[in-house]
Amino acid sequence: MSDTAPNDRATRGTGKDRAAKDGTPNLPPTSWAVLGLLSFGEELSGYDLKKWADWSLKFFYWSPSYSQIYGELKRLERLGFATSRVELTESTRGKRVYAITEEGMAAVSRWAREAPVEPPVLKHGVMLRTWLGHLMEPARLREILEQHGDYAEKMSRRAAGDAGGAAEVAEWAYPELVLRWSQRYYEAERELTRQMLADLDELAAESAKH
Amino acid sequence: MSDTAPNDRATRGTGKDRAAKDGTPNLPPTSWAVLGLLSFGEELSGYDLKKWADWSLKFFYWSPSYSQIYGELKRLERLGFATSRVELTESTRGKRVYAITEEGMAAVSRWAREAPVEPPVLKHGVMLRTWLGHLMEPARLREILEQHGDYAEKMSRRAAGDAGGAAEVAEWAYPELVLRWSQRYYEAERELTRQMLADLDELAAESAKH
DNA sequence: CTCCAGTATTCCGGTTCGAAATATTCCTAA
DNA sequence: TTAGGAATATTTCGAACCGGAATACTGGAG
Repeated sequence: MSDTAPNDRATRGTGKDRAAKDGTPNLPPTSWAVLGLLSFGEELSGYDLKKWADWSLKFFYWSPSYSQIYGELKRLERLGFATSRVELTESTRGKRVYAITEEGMAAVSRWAREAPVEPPVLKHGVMLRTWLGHLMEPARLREILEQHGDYAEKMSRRAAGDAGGAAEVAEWAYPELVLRWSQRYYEAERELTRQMLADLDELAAESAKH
Repeated sequence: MSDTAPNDRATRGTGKDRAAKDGTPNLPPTSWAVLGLLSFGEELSGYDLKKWADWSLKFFYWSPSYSQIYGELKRLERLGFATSRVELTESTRGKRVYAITEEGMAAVSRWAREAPVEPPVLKHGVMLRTWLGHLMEPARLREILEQHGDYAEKMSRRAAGDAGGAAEVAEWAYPELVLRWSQRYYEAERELTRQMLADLDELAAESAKH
């Protein structure tokens, strides 16, 4: 334990994206996500990437800000994982489009295969507020949970819709799978919320009984 | 739309934790979480708070870093939402313990009741890698998912255990409810993972059929 | 008596986020 | 027909977030 921890610093890029022994630098997951987006082979601008992410990654990963995307693209290019050129279609102002390189492809692949399996990050504001239930009237808490349930239902339906869209393209078999997973995930979230409301009823009945 | 957005800046503390009309400043959720921890009435040090959070908030919200906790405590004190004193138990070096004030209590309560209901944040690295399934061998993806399933199972069991602990204290009725929710959440996560493995099988069968 | 684990807090640098600022083109409805 | 809004495209900024190292003291085990 104490022989692996101390020099951990050396593998995490304190300075400039240090590469590990196998040549894959230790980038934050966000970088891999952007590179992953590019790994489907199309040339995309930062703007495109953002929409693309909002369309599919949003359900289970994140909805990146432009600042992040553009920043990552610059880093990926610096590392040789992507190349860019300015595209000047007739009349429209130029935009910079990025494409993944072979090294980039090798690096994401290695990351996908070899990165340690990490627990998902969940920040559930609604549950935090439920946890603080003693600070509000039960009726208000109920409202909040109902609103959350509606949200979950909406997301489930959207994921289902987007999964349908992905089904049309053979290359999107895995994205489709994950969108179906997302659909079920939000369905489960809804069910969990219902269950919480039921538990709340029970708690109220309990304390009414004195 | 254009009459509410522009001065949005004024309500988000660009500078120094500006208070809204009702006197509740617009703090990041992290602050409310720390104040929420204190709202159960005990005097706690930053160190205590960290352990407390790791014990219960971890499952559905977050596991804060010390730097965050200590920083938030200072801010809360500055805002008058908490007070602190140095406790000098015999022989042991002093530690600073914090207690919530009445204004603090009023502020968290208002936040819990009135803050807009926001969607949970999920960053699911395993699903991101599944989404990139075309970059690795199906067998490897399967391994990753199985490992994740084990993690979900472990978390479910832990949440169940902690919920049992919370059941012994009457004041922890809501935390207990949320821990039960967590238990089911991780159970669902496990089931979702199983389902994903099944879908993967199907996909393999499909493409084998050519 | 030394070393290790636990308590307690601070410091640092990189990551992440959200929204504003900027600028250009395209569409559309008064 | 022209003002204006929507979409495209990118940059900038400040704050929030995160993890780990650094520091320092104390108590117990061998």
